[in-house]
Amino acid sequence: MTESGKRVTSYDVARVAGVSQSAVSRCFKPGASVSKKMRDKVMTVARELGFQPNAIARSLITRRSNMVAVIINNFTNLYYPELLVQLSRGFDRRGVHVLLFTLEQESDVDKMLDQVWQYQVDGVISAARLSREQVTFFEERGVPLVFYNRALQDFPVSAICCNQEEGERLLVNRLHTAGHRSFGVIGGPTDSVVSYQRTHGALDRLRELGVKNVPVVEGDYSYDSGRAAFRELLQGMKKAPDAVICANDVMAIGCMDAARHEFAISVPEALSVVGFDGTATGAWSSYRLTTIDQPLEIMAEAAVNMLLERVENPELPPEQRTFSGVLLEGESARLD
Amino acid sequence: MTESGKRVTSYDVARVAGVSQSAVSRCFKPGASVSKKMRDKVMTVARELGFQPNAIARSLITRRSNMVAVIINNFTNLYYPELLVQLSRGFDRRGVHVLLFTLEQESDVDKMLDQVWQYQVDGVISAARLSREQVTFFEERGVPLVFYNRALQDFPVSAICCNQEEGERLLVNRLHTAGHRSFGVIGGPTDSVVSYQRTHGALDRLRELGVKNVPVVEGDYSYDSGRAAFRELLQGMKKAPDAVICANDVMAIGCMDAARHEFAISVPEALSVVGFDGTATGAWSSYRLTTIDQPLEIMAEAAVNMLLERVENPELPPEQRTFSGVLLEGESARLD
DNA sequence: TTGTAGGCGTTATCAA
DNA sequence: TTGATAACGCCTACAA
Repeated sequence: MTESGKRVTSYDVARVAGVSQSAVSRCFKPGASVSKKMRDKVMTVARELGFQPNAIARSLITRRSNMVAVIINNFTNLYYPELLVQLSRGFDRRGVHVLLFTLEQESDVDKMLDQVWQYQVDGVISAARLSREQVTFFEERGVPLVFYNRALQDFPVSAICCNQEEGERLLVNRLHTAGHRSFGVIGGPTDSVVSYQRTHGALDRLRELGVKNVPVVEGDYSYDSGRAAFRELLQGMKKAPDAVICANDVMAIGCMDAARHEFAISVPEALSVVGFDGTATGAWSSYRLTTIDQPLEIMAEAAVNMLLERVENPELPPEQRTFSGVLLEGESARLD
Repeated sequence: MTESGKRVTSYDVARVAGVSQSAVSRCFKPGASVSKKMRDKVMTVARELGFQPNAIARSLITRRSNMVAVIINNFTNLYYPELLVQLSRGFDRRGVHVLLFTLEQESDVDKMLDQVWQYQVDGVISAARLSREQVTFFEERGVPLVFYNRALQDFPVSAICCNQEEGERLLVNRLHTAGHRSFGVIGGPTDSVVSYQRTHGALDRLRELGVKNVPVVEGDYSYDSGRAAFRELLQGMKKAPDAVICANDVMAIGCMDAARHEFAISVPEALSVVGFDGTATGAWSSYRLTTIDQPLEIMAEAAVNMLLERVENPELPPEQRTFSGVLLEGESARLD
């Protein structure tokens, strides 16, 4: 039995099995040239002693940590927990481990990146915004980086994205066809690129359709901000709009709740609300959101693959894969 | 500038700065004895070259990875994303990194634990069930383990728990005082200890109060299972109960939605529903759940501390800290 | 197929 | 305060 506290090394196994340390090492390397006899002997002893190769030591020599960092900053947006699970499982299946970095504030990014470098992760998936300068550090250090639903203007980076503009246009078209003529928009934080794309996707299409004077109110992707934004929206308008377009599902839910319970406006009869993401909560029958469903599993899988490809082959050029969202016709909007 | 691909080591810094490698090492160790002149010289060069100490190499010699594993299996229960964020931030603040392990199936546990050993984490927080045998491995290897809301019967382990029984008794008392007399219970999976404690906490108190024949239906903590369980509950009863007690918030939400939208039963007028957890979604105004609020931040903080204390001092005996939940009187139950 | 020996990038020990 | 030198536990030529 293992003496508690002291860890079993390949030397211990080698000694007990009466072989060399490198023999032990080889037995744990898939596809190494070892005789069956040797393998059996070593594995038996290893099991007895409870030996597990030390991944830290292995990383040091192979220069591969088999760890990737996942950076996420906005957990109040329920889309991100769902994403994290998908990413985590995708990596797990490939024997890669996830170091999680959750940001409290954007300003913490640099400190966090220092940690990322130190831990020698093989790659990074970021669902948080990084500056051009920060991205440059990744290149300098040769650490592959894949953005999730963000990108940098005029700067090539790898990214998995949902086509935000297109999705919003689908929504606007559908609402317009159904006869909605006055609109309000609840966006995310002004520094959010996703919010910019969604908001302007909607506004552009509205303008094309001849809809003018669309008020835009800023939220922060959270439920409470959706509620507050709806209040603000109403204050700024003579009468409630036909439809409110929200930059994500959670704010749409907040908006619906505010309309229904604070202002006794019935949704969808008197007001239509649409979101974006296709989160599980949006499908709950109190909401049944009309929204754009991002193909989460597919996008997460693509992100995992895109990153690991670049870990294998660092020379691969930056690539963007953009997926179309699917219009989910729920019951939060009047559609006929 | 750094040559891309090649990483900068302390030797590189030492060479350029014209000092020994160990001097460089010392400059990065807080509280080491280094002259100001030396430190300035080294740090300047380090910054120029973009040197960051390799945490992997450091871990190898110090036998401290500064990483902890967090194990979570049930992400459809929205309590867990919230917990993960709190844990992650707590560890981050202390300079400890989180390796995330999400389980798809209970059967994956052993494979996952192998990975945990290999990565030499300093400790583990588990919000998933582990067998007695698995827990024993932690002891043998001297890896501190702290359970979150689970424990093992007749086997000492460290754990942070919410007092499930007490919480349920608070709920039952409150409902009974308000005049409810017939009940239904929606539990979690039968192998879930938390579910057992919550369910039996409620049932015990009901029995004490003279309430008999309380039907119990099994769910899996998810929204859909809450809905399905409510259906099943109704089928098995002559008439709807006064109140349904659900083992967590998400199932309570599913139960409410099913009652309201499938059966046109108004909640709370005709039916009371209570949950457990105090998740953010439960507070949404479509639900305003009456529930037990687990003091999440406090419990997460306690878990972080309890684990790191044991990392510092492995001799500390197992300890359980149990926190009382707070009755949140929402509007999903008639309370007068 | 197996063993020997060197090195991965740190920290720790001990002289100087 | 500084600099050699030996670990840490593993992988990998290379030699046997």
